[in-house]
Amino acid sequence: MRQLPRSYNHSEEMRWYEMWEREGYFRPEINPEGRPYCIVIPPPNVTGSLHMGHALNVTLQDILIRWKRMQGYRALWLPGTDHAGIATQNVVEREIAKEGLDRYTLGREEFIRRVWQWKEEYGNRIINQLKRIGASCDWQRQRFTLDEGLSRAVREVFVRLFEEGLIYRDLRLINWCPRCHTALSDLEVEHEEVEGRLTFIRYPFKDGEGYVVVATTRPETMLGDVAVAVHPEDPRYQSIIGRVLTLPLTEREIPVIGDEGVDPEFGTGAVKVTPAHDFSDEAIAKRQSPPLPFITVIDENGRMTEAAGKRYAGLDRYECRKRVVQDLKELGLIEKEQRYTHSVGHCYRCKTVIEPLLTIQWYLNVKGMAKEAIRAVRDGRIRIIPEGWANSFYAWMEDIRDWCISRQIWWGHQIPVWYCPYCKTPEGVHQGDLIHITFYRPVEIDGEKVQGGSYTELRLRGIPAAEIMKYANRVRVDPSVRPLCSREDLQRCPHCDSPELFRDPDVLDTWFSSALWPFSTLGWPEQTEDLRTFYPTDVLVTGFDILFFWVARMIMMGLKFMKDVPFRDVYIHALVRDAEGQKMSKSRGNVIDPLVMIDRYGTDAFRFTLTAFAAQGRDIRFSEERVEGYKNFINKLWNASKYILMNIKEGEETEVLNYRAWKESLDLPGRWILSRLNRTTQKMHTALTEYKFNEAASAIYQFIWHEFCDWYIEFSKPVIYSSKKGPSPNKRFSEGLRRATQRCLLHVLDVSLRLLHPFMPFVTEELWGYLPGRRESIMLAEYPLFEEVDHEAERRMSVVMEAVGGIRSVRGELNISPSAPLNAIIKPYNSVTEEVLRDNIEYIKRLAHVGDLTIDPDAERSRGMALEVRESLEIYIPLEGLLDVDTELRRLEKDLRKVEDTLSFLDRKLLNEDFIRKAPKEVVEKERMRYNEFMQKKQRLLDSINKLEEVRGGS
RNA sequence: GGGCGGAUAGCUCAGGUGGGAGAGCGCUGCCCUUACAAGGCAGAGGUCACAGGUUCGAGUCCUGUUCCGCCCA
Repeated sequence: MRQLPRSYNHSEEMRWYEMWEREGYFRPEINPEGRPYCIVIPPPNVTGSLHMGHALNVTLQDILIRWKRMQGYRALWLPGTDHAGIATQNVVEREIAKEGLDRYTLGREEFIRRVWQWKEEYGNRIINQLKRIGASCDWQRQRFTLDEGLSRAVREVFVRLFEEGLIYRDLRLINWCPRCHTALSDLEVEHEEVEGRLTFIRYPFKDGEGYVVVATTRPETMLGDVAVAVHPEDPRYQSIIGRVLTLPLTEREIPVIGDEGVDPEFGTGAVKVTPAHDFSDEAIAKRQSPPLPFITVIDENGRMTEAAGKRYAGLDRYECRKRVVQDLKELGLIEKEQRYTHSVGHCYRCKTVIEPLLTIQWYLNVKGMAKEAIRAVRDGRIRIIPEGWANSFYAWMEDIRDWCISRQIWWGHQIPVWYCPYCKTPEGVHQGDLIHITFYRPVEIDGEKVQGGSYTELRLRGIPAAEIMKYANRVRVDPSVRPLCSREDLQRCPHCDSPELFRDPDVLDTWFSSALWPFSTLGWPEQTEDLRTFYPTDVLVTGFDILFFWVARMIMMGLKFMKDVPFRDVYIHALVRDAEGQKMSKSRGNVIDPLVMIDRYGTDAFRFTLTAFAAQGRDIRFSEERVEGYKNFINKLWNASKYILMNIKEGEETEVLNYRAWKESLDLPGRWILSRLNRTTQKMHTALTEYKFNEAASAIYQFIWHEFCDWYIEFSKPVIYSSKKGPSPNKRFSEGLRRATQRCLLHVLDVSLRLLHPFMPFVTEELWGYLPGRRESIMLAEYPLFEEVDHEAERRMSVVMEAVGGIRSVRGELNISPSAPLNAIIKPYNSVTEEVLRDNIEYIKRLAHVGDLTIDPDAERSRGMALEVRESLEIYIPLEGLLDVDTELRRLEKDLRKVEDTLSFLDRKLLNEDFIRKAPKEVVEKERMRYNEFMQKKQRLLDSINKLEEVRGGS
């Protein structure tokens, strides 16, 4: 028979992976007749590298897909990456900065070429890392959010939404990242508690004495103040509404206004109003009639504008804050400053504090789609697991705001909208006059430096259209300019036939393309075979952090464009934290690299650890010790396999494994392990169906180690070795039983490996290859099915285990070495127990290391015997001079105390008339029986203790 | 401020629909018994955060409190 190497070598895992991929096992075509089952991967960021979150996410999906594939489904796990607009652009900009370049010097086209180049070179890193985890994705179907097909899908969706009027442009306050130079959606802003300062500033009245004190965390924005607002019912301030203040540091006169939105509790109850730099102030400004003006004092770089006044223009906003406070102090206008903790928005990519800015952006009206999405979840077409998350989903969807989809970067899907500078607006204005461009650096024309200007102006100065595009940094297209949206790139204006069009420079939010992922990756807008077969997909596995970013948007887009949900189930898994429960982050320095874990312990052990930790609704505290523990489990499995394989006799390995035939020849332990195996199969099935990954993992672990290895393999040894030459060959076991047992061992190993394969793909594949018979790959083997539980075998086996356990317990507690010879007498309490004991006497002797074993229902304990009382039997062990009376007494008294505790508990219960009257009959009956059993046990223990005490007293 | 989750053995965590609590690691003792010392056998260890309530009976259901974490504003 083939000999297994001494131990499992996990460094060869990838050999199996390459074989699987080469043979096409990851493709759904491997099961052409099966029902479709499909998962689309949450596309990792191309710039990304594998972290714990990916590792968990991918492991769970791989378990599901391998499980379904083994069940015969036409299983497709569709992989890919997303282009991560801002992140990728940042990476490449840093890259070219090393060459002293920036994107403007390269120009848009060249820059994008460089990003593609970067993507070709490094974009596969994360994909290769996914392979190390064992991810059985169909790599031939791999997609990228910016590939040709997905770009077509994005274009189609944009145009259709535009035509329906759901996509529009608007001038309003948005979240702006002064470092990434782009707008961000509400979701891309992370709010964080920050220790700041609340500054109280005096705003003097224009006429007469006195002032109003306002409190602010951002003193620099006062330069853009247009009013001070108070609550209209605030008795402190009612009388001053309508009066005029002189805004310090500027010459501006601003009114005191009343607004319901002001919180009288905050600060002094009077708040400064800066509509151009604060969202709630914007709301106040818009509520006034006429609306208050917007004065932008901070620009796209976070620097103060001309409107902030000469003294401050050009200063960074934080520099300006210091100077403003200093200046006010000198004027005696600072009342006080106090420490103040408040929530500040940060860019989720670069953590820069965001600046609310007044800009024109593209928005998607999502209200209608959100309603549909809510309905889909409410009526169960989509299940969110664990369901607790459904509430968050509803809450967010119910007051969803329109989605800002434009980004002022270059890497992404450029918005398919053109403007004609030569057409006129309905008011008769040349549109070219309404397109305003700022160059990234001055362009020299006839020795004159031009900073920018209107499109018309720039053209008239002789700058070619292509140059304008090339040097454009900021572009502001007035909302009155008519957008021309098209599926095909426009060459000419459809209205005036001008060949010179100006394309909107913005690109779409990356999540816009991710939202189409479940159908765009399957070929939409073409009606492909894959789309027909695999949409809707079956389950989406993801972390809760992108429930809104991504999941919600996929549901909206799926319902809108496919008229059906994108997936039936959403399984939301935990966040992986460090052992102290802290979120892993580079700045904390507590990041555990999955690849390091894999190198150290192997993929299987690592995957199993993540799975065992993945209880629903709970975060994972990762601990390396657990990985080590599961590595030991692999070793255990390996050695058990080694034992089983090395005992196959010459010629037996090719025999057909006819389950029915040998099953009939098995004795009790064999029937028992088959029953336990079936229970495990059933547990695994239930757990996986309910996405209870940790329960599945623990079921197979428990079975393999503590039932198969600890018990059955030990039971098999006397049988397997019975015909071998050895110290004490045991002739009581027949050759027929030996063969049946050997087959049973192989069968249980085979089934266990298959059950375990989705969790530990590599070691199971390797061991599977050693099993007799021709086998291609465990990946293609059938996932085990539940058959039946043998209750009788389980009942009888528990008697045998009681006998073995009882003897071992005496040995252990009296510290008798396992090698010391021992005899035992077992007294069964009834005839069935007696029969079972007699049938299995050889097993008991062997497993309990007993020489002579007597089964005698009339046995009585005599002097020098240790006693052990169990449920169905009691055990006497003659110890001759070995028995230390005091030790034995202590042992029995300990047991007695436990019995008495239980008895007093049961006694109280049974004396309670309410319990007898009201509790179900079965429960009362059960407790009565337990009471009687424990009373007997107590009596036996007492007898023994008394005898022992006599002995002690007499000696 | 609103919402969600957690508090169970020294540590990390399991515990459908109420009937005296389990695992892994760690700890203690005895063992290299021909698969495995990365192991075997036997043990010790818990007021189930706190206070009320419902119930014959609460880790489990209800109310409140404390502490911790997360999401949203």
